Amino acid sequence: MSTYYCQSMSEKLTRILNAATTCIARSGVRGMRVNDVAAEAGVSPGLLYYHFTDRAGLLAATLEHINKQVSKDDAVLSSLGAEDRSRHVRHLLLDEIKDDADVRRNSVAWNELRACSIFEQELAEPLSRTTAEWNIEIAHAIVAASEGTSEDEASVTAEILTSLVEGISGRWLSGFITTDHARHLLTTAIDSLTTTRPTTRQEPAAQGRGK
Amino acid sequence: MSTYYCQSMSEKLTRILNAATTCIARSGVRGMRVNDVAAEAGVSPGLLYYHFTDRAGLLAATLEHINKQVSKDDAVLSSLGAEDRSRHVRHLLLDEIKDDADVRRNSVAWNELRACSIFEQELAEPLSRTTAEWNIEIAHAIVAASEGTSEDEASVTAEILTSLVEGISGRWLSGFITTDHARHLLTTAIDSLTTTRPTTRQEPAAQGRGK
DNA sequence: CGTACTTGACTGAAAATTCAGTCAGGATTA
DNA sequence: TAATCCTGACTGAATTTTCAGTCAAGTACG
Repeated sequence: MSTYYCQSMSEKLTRILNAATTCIARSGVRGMRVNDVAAEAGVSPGLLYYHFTDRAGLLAATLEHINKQVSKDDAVLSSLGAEDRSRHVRHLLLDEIKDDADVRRNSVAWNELRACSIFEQELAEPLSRTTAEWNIEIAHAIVAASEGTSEDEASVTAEILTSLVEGISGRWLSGFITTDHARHLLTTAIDSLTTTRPTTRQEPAAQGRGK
Repeated sequence: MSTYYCQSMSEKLTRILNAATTCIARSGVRGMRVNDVAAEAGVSPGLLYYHFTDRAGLLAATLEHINKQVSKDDAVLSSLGAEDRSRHVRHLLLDEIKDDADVRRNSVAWNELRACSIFEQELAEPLSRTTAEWNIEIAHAIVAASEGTSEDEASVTAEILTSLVEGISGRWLSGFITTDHARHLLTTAIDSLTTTRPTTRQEPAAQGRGK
């Protein structure tokens, strides 16, 4: 019902994009069947070709849609106390792994897209952009949390942590480890990697990593 | 010539399994075409169905084959000096990411299998077994390298590191980061995670940790 | 009326799977 | 020894299945 075509996005469009995301989460990018998406969205297959010219178009639109979902979680980091800032990094990362249908759905889709991008480089570009943004976000949070950390160091740490989230997510999603265990591993790693980064005492004979 | 069926594995069987691995590395599990595997192996499509009942059977056998390839890299850790032991962990992990056709091929195939196991749980079981073995191997190496580390701690660290390898591999394989950068990230993380963690040993009030 | 939107049966190409048949070489018999 | 039968790995053309993509025919709204 209703027709706001030009305006934002008709309800059916949204339904289709959500259906596609669900299908991708259910059986992967390569397992996504156009007919299944149509059925899931409760529309006819032809409609998908009317709006998105072909399967690739639907996929591209869905990718963008997922990207938007994922990156809209950007949080406001200003107006946080020192204690909170330290916890900010942790929350930002831990939020990617929890027992929440939407989080899991997006995570599966994201995981799939990354796996597919190895074989189809047209997927790689938007993906790498979003990944880079994520890294920057985390790096900022790290700098904000501990003042002794340089931008470069924070950047490397952020890359490590976001990669780790993806690695742990893989095992979590395939049911090899529980949500709690995944979060435990992540927490441990965050603690270890974000404290005493540079030449802070600790081992005396530390190799001079300060760069 | 000759018929050693019972013995080890006929040459054609091996050829088929290797061909399948190559095809998977080239275009993914879902992109693997039975006819392409046959062509790659230089046999007829029918032979694949003669040996493995169907596509799924071929896939399962190939998974096992890849698993074997991957886990046969188990190294001997005895007879290493203290210095070498410390380096052992590093090598064990860094060997997963390097500019070598075979390493990359196996890595791509492994990555694919992990991604697919999210959707097809029959793939998950052998995969999780191999992953567990890998964790144990790394955990042993960690314990051997630093005596103050408990089994439990080493186990957690190993899980973090192997997850990290998988996460970094994903970005490396899709061309988002270079081999050198991937190795740099991994090295940094290993150093940070394997140098005496404060928590257990009662280091004299060394915990300047924010928390 | 016309324009935007929607349908679902249909098409064709690509891929999986089948199957009737070939062939090499090992056993059995005389 | 040789003639015969058997077995089972192997072939590749034929068949079946699966899907992305098309299209003629609506519906609803202005």
